[in-house]
Amino acid sequence: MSPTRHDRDGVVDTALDLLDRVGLPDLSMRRLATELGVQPSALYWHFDSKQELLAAVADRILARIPDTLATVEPERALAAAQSVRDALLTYRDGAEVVMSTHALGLGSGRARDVLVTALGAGPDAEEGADVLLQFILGHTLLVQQRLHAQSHGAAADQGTQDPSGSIENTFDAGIRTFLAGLRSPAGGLTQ
Amino acid sequence: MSPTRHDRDGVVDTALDLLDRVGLPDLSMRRLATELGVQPSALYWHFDSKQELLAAVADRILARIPDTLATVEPERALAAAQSVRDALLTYRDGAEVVMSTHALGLGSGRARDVLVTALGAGPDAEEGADVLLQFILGHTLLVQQRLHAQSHGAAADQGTQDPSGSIENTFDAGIRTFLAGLRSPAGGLTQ
DNA sequence: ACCTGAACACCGTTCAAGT
DNA sequence: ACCTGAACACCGTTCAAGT
Repeated sequence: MSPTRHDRDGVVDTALDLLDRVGLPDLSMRRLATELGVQPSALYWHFDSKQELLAAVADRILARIPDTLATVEPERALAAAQSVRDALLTYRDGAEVVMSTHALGLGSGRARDVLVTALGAGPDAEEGADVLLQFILGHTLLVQQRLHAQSHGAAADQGTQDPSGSIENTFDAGIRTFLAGLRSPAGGLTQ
Repeated sequence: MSPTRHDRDGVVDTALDLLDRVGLPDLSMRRLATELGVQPSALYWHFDSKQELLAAVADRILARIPDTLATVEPERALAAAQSVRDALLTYRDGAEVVMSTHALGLGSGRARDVLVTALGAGPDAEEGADVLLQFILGHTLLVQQRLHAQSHGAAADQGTQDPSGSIENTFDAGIRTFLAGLRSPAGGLTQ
């Protein structure tokens, strides 16, 4: 009757669950180890570093993006952007985990791939996907950090311009405006 | 002959300098204290928390944005976006410091103010500034974390799609495309 | 007004050794 | 194949006390 033993996937399962319950700042290797009933050093048999663990977590978050979008243009690009954002919003601090993983060139790159596909085969697709992803990550990061601030007793709440979570409403408008610019005569990325 | 004594501004001076030399992950209260020739606890006479210190650092970074832009539309909005990005790029990890400060509703909000002004007095100005700021922060965060990865011996460099720093090139194109969408018949934020 | 000294409750990571 | 035990070099923050 050996005590708790785990594989990579099992560790990531628990990491995702812990992330959602306590947030990224409290997702430490030591706390994760405690959650698994194991010594902290045991985690380094499964992963070379915390960063590598977080990359695996990021991939799981992005795995929630559906890979086929039934919609046709021009709504397909918006639907793709929304599906990426929705995946990030599914777990607490999901945007931050995915952003740092993406920046380091780790992880699957699934978010970008879905956006490239949704934008079609045009020459602007790659660059357009990069721009969209930068906006999606920036937007969602702000939304999720705002959530984190509200729960920890928001100090100076006057800086937050308008009532209710109206930042969320800027998402569709932002994506739509960018897409309109892509198609406008004065617009396009490679002019 | 009393040993080193400081005021708030002097501490922020050193914090900015240290940030630029070692990056945000290594900007600890303890290291900053050592740099100042002082005990860590001394910093808590000047600031209630590390977060408050970082808010003061963020304000100094944003103070580099010129408050009057001589340019007229339609180039004024682009110039404003560039001036915000340039301020963030002036210090290592500037985008991350400003993003977390902005998300918590701390700091001056100067970046957003400049963008609102540059977009004119229209009803879309506030919402447009929010969208622009989300893109600018997302873009610059990615650029700066990429820089940080390169210096620390980039592990999996295949994930980084194209050679040279071509992400930087997406900035102007992204801003221009969004602005074109704002003015296009199919575009505008409040449709 | 500004700082020290000591403590509390934490971090990520390494490495020999165990089963 | 997977984990323990112990150590190393760190964190942010508090609080009584000093000058």
